[in-house]
Amino acid sequence: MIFSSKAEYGVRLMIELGRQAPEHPTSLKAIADAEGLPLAYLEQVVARLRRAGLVMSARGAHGGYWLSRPAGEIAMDEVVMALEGSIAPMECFINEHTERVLCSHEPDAGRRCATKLLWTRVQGGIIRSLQTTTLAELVDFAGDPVTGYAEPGSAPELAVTE
Amino acid sequence: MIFSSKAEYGVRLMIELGRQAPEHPTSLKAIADAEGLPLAYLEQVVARLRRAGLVMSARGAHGGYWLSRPAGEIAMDEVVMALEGSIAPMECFINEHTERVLCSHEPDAGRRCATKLLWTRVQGGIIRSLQTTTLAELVDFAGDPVTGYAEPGSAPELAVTE
DNA sequence: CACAAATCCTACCAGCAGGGTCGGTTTAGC
DNA sequence: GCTAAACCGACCCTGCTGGTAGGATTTGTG
Repeated sequence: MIFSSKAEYGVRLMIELGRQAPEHPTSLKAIADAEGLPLAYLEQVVARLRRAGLVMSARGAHGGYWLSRPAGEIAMDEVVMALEGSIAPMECFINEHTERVLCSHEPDAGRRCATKLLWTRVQGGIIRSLQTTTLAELVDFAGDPVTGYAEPGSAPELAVTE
Repeated sequence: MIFSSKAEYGVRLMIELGRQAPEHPTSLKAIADAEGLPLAYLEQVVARLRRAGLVMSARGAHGGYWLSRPAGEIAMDEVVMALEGSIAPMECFINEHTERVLCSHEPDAGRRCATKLLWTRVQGGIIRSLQTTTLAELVDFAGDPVTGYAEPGSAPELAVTE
């Protein structure tokens, strides 16, 4: 699995916030109920988004969360990065100096690390996909309850089997 | 982390095999020594590659493994797919009917699943990166022990920070 | 034939990250 | 003061990752 449930929950949460008017705080409870997610766990998820500056919050009664920017200005790589911490295809992309044998880059034999080339390309592919998708797109896609047909041009890329 | 160590080890193994003349079997022990990887674990890894038809094997003394096709005809998505089983950004891409709350696609509210759109794009980005890289490229990149400079044009895409 | 080098196969295991839960504290509106 | 919310930190359970162990089988060589 590439992304953990934090990413899934966090993106859903962002979409819910994107559906609301800005500055109108939405409580976590409302989101948890709407999406059927555990409230206590969502707290941890939303904390990451807040620390990353993607959402803002108000405490106390009638408090809640809202997007700190319009959904159209939020690229999904920011969101996923905040939720997952990093987008790393392989361990050595995070811990340069793990004790694991796993990644003996710059090895004694003097050969260049070919797997790093591969994983770097993969990372590029992922980040590009995320960067070119905005939260607003996802909000539009989820859209209003389905009426039977999609708005034209709203789903340019949905070939699952690629 | 996106890929497990099986992918790292398996790709390294394939590169080692790509460096050898075809039909000349290479023993796992030689590869394990060359890469500094545990032999017993490599057995499990290479078994996946064999079952996928990417390598062939000969038992007995002077047995070993070799590529079943020229390295130039092996795209890396095949290799990674064989090693990892699948390339799935999110759990629901594998177990359509897991009991987890995680993925309530086609939900009661009738809204379309926007996260699935996002993960599908990501999956596409990954698979495209892998498909457009052949094993031969990686073998060339690892190349002979570094002499100080790369062959021109051999590393078209190495921007780690992207 | 005996032996050694190799693939092949199955079972087992320890650690740890993922996916939560729980209880409590603080803040703010009514 | 009560209640609804955000906030915080500790804890916990389960399954998967990354191996290890031990053998069985095959095959070239002396």
